[in-house]
Amino acid sequence: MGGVSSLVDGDRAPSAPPASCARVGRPRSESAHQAILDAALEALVEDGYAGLTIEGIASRARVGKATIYRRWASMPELVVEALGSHVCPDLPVVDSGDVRADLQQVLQSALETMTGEDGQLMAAFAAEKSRHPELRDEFERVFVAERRARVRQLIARGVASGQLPASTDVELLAEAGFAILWHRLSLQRPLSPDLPERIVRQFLA
Amino acid sequence: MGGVSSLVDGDRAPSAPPASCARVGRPRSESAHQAILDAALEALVEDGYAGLTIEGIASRARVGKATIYRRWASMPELVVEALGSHVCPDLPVVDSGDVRADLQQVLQSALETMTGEDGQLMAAFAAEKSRHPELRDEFERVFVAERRARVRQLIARGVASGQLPASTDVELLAEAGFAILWHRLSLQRPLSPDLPERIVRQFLA
Amino acid sequence: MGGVSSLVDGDRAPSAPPASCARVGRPRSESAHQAILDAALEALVEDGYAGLTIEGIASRARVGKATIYRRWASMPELVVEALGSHVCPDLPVVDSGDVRADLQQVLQSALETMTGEDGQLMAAFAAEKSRHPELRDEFERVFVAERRARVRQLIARGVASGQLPASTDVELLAEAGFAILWHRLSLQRPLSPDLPERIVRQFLA
Amino acid sequence: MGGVSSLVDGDRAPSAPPASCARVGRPRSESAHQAILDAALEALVEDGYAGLTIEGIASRARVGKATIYRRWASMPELVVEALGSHVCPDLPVVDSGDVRADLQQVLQSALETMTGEDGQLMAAFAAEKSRHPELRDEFERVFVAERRARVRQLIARGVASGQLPASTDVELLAEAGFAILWHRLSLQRPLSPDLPERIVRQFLA
DNA sequence: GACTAACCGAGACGGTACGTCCCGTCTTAAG
DNA sequence: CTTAAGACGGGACGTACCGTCTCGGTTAGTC
Repeated sequence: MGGVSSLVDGDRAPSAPPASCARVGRPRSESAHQAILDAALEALVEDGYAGLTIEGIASRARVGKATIYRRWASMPELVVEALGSHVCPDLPVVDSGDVRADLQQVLQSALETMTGEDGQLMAAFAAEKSRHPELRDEFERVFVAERRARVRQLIARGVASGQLPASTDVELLAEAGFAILWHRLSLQRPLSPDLPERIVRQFLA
Repeated sequence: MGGVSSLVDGDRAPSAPPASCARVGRPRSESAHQAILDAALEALVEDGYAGLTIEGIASRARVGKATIYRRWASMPELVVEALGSHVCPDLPVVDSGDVRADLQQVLQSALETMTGEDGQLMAAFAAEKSRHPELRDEFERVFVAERRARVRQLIARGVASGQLPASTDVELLAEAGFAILWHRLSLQRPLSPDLPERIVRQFLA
Repeated sequence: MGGVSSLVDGDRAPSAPPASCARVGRPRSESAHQAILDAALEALVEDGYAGLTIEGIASRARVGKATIYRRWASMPELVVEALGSHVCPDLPVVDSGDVRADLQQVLQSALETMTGEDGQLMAAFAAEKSRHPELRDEFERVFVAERRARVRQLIARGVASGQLPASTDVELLAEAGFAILWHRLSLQRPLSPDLPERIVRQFLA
Repeated sequence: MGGVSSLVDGDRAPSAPPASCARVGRPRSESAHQAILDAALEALVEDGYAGLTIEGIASRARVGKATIYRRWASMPELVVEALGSHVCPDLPVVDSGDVRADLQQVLQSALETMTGEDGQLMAAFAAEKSRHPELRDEFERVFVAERRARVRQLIARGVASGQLPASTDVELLAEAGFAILWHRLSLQRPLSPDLPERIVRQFLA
């Protein structure tokens, strides 16, 4: 869905200057834009979301404060775009036919993301998302949506192929694995590497 | 001066006015203490954690700032105690013998807490806990620990009584229900009232 | 490159569009030039010198900032020209033969200028002149020089004709009247209309 | 005049905190106060009035900006007090009986002030006073009032003693000398040392 | 008629200072 | 010794202008 047509005019991209059509005046610097996003991500990882300051990001990016305020109305909006620009790690396409093995592999990759470099980012970010709906949505988009869609599909296939019972609550099962990992991450309880295996064994027996 | 005796026991023990040795001088005002905690909770619900300021709480509680700093070393510590003082709703003791019914009831009560008045508090609070370990622990204690312990016990009994297979991963299963509810809350996806039922049906089939 | 010829005469000579050598390209807009000067004077009267901003003048004149910076190197230079373009009120040529009557008339006209519309301008301007020598000189030229020269001449004639004693300190006497008016204006003490008469009576008795 | 009664409660002194009676809270630091005034005078002499910045003064005085804003609502008010705290040079009490000699001496001392260290201060200051009535008044008080009062008295005595004609316009004559000096200073024309003598000779012949 | 060079408006650029708010500490008089 | 009040030095906020720098689009004079 989504539809291509909605993308014909990308004028609503967060950082589009005003809204008009004819562009006049000096165009916004693409390099400054990127430098700001980079600086923001850098600072986010280093100091956490609460440690972010506009002045800090500006000086890190060697940019005037106004250049930031011109583009984003608030810190969360900036962080949203910074995260959006962050390359989402390509997920390995897994479809071996074995639902359990595939799911375990997806969970494994998610767990690696969480314990790896992006984990800090997710944690720093997560702290804020309950406060800012747009942050939550972006978080969803960047870190969650893709994976959940795949898992849901995976499980649906498992049901179709008879590997899982027809009575399976697809949505719930697809959610469970991530929910547990997220629960552990956000309570900072141990994210032991055998979790994916245990999850698969327990819930897809 | 100062006196050694006053150092026998760390004088800054959070909010422990009547320390070991005999105190002299004006005793700390109990009413101020409570007013601060109330003001903090009030502000927490109204503005979220990020909107809290010591000055705001002080003026809300009609108290000097020093009166706060004298008792707590930092905002999180204050919030921890404010939350701690928040009456944790008594959980109905459920042990009907039917594991599935009991678990569903516990989840039901948890869901009600989340969608009810405390939900806001949990959300506001959760946003911060990843940043402050002591907050996380307190959150755990106030909102999670008791319930999880009971659920774990419940499930263990179910395994013992043969209602659940011996191969059950007790810890994981006890965690799953809350994890899903929490996942929904923190991503602000719909916390539909049939979730407890669906969870029990799917995972304790 | 650049061309030596273009440097023969300082290209930045204040507001000298048609410099020495043959110019090519679009000529500077005369209407923009005038709009800027008008806007500057307008703003000067409205907000005082300290309230002037290049951006404000530019937008008032519906002109780009660069169009201003292309012509003047600094705010004072712009103001100097704005004032210069300001029509200096024609002085009535007075030479009735009666030194006292003539001087009184000149002072009267000066006083009227000061209390009238130009007074604001003088005051706004005067505030700055001690800081910017070129402003001071322009002020001198526009508001003072002509009148002082005439008065000096008047008094010299008076001495020559015997109406004033031969021992008269012409320079000092010519200065005194204006000095008193200026003193009053700049201390904002009352500029009462009988001052010229009193001055003449006291100092040209 | 003035009256002692009006000084019973000096609460209106420019930097009096709010307006109430009972003083509570930490009192304002006298040393910070003085450091700010000193820094302001220093900066005023060094950079001129236009070069003053609150941040600059604050850092020069090693003081937080708020400590300045708490005391003065605006830069001019601060400068007014800084100048007020500046020791006004003691005027030599002159009353030899010879009006001309006395006046010349007063003018001489004024001229010395203007050409000396305080001259810079006066000039820097004068530039601003036409814009800010309170500055003007303070300027008047610090640099002008005392001297003018004495001169007026001097001349009045001269009239009484018959040294000056009974028809003398005391106010005007008292004003003339200073007006000329000020005129010269503010137009930055030469303040030659023989001016007092010339003035006395011309106007008190 | 095409080219060229300087102009035009608009507005973004890296900066600096503004005046406000809050931090966590301190210093008072009053209890 | 605590209390309410509030000043302290510090630092970030978001805004307004500074003087400079691109943009796309005129507007002459010269080839």
